[in-house]
Amino acid sequence: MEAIKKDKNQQINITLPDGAVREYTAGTTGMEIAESISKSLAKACAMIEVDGHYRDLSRPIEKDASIRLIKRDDKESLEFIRHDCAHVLAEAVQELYPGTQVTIGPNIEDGFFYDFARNEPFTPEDLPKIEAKMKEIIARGNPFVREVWERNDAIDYFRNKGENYKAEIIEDLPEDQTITIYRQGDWLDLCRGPHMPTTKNVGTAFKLMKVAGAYWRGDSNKAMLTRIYGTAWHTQAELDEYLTRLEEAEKRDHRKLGKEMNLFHLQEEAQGSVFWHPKGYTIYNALEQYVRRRLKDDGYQEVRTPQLMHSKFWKQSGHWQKYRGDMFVVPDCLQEGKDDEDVKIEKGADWLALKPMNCPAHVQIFNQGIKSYRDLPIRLSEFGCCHRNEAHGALHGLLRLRQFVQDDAHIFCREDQILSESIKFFTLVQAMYKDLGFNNYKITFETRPEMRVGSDEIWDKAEAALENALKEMGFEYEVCEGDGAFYGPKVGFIIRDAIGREWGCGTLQLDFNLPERLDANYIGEDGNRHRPVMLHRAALGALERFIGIMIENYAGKLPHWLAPVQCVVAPITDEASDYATTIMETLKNKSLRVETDLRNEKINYKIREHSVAKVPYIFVVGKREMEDGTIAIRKLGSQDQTIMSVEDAAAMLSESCEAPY
RNA sequence: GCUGCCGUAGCUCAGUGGUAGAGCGCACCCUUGGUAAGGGUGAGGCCGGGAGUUCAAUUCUCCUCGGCAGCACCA
Repeated sequence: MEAIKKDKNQQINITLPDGAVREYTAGTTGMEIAESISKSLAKACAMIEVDGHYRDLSRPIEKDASIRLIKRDDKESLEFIRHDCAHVLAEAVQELYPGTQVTIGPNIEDGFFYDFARNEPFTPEDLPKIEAKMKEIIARGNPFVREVWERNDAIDYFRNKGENYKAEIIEDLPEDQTITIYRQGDWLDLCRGPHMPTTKNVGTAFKLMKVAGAYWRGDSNKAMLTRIYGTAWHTQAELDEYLTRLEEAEKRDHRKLGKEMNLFHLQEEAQGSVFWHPKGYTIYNALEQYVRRRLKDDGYQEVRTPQLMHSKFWKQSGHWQKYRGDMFVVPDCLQEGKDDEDVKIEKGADWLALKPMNCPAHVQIFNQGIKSYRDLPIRLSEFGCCHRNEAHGALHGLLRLRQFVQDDAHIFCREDQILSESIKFFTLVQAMYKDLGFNNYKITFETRPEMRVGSDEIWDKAEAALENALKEMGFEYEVCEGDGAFYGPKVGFIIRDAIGREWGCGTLQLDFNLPERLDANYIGEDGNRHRPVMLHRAALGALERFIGIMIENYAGKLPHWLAPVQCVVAPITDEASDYATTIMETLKNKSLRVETDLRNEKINYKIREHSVAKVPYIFVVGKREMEDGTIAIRKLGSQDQTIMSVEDAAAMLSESCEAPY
């Protein structure tokens, strides 16, 4: 136990945020300071910041310090509310389910979780019971009491209690680490703290969200624990807002919208591969053609390389050794037999693999003929279909597939061109994201990992060139030390969508490894052979994935140039059907995607249906329009109607549906 | 791949130890209606697959496949 002694003779100076300095006896607690200022402040206080560090209000302050009192209502106390809530959750679980071991319970975005070890996992039905118990514990309002324990005492205590995970955590803590325990009533937990004064401060604006499995220490070879996710907020209003946000996100789910809008489907016979329906494939094509225009104008040459290649090729590239298990491999022989069991594969048959990526094939194209330094940079792009045998549990709609197409390209250049090529690519990505409506993205710079190829000298140069390019662009970026690929440093573009979720999309990766392995070279100015540097790059990543993100970002209301149907011409009575058809033909001749709706339905019905289908424009025509040669235009999301001549309407629609590039 | 939950009509979902229901959609008929659902009639299901318990299984049990959530993975 930490001795708390107040030395009556020693005074300390406490500086408040406004600069005022007050004198207190050494050993005065944060709470006592708050009380000395005002009773109501003390009541509202949740935490104290002492010289820039959060501390429990109950801890004595021994020397001069600058402090700041933090109220429960302050924004920054949310993290304490959540963490305290996790402790309450753990206590509730152990009260209700004796024998359950506690492990860890950190905060995460929008909430917290706690991992438990229990023979029988929790089910969603357990959550209301646990919540009720939590409310009880919060109502008890037991103070959080901090205690400092001897390391071995702590290990013994938890071991004896059967809390083997906690004991293991303490054993793994550095020798000089102070072991602190937080007690709330009869229950206690190992915790670094700090905590708010009592469990009552957690409040009631919390909710347990879901249960799930999670590996101990995030290691799939270790035991699977059961994790309970929860969320907690300052007020019920904030909690409600959060829950509404989740509902909104659910409505935007691209799998749901994809079905509703008849864009694509997935089925079990082709797990992880998309069946694009006509409407969905219209989006896909429009996007691909946009990228194609962009790349062509940026000096890329499009190529197409084989789908199936021999294993020796993948062995040479190094993929076989590293990714054999994740590749789709087929024997290169005629297979005897009709049923699965009968199929005989010729012994010693060669193996072919479906390509998991395009890069080694691009090196083959580069390697044809002799390249001069004057030929560089060479930029080869390919909308190549790649297959990766992703784990079943990883598959997720369009966002994680086994078969996908990236807007992939590889740039072969000299070392002295890395900077300019990087800048060129960054400029392109920036322009493309702007075109596609993503103005909110973050950039990561990932540096050399421990396991890597290439000399430190090359890494120094490569990292410097990439980072310089980022700086020249004026980008703000987050440095992720050691996260780079084994073959070179990486830059990642992570898009933030309309509801704040993040998706890794674009990437630029320097590669010193593959040109070496596949013996790519060019003749330099000096007449000698040199290794080109290879830049792997994608702006959107997998097109399928990007479309999924766009659907969610736009909640299905895609930019007009991508909308599968840009306009529906809907007659009010069948008297106007011919007129509607004529208009459709006129618009189709302008390469617009237009349909008519000649069904025997009321105009209300048609409006509703096409609005729900998120068609950007409905051109309504009745007797009046037919006589005047006009159209009544209704734009998606608006109740108004605008009357225009057919000519003006066609011009308006053309302009509105024009691609950004 | 791991843990948990789920699998009933084209879609969304209800339901029962005695072989099944709703709404939407679809087909046909009536209706020709001016900006977010007009009315009627009808068709449509091996209750994911296999095995077991039972006189009887869509319902209970086990296995398997698939979906979902999370974890792990993501060249």
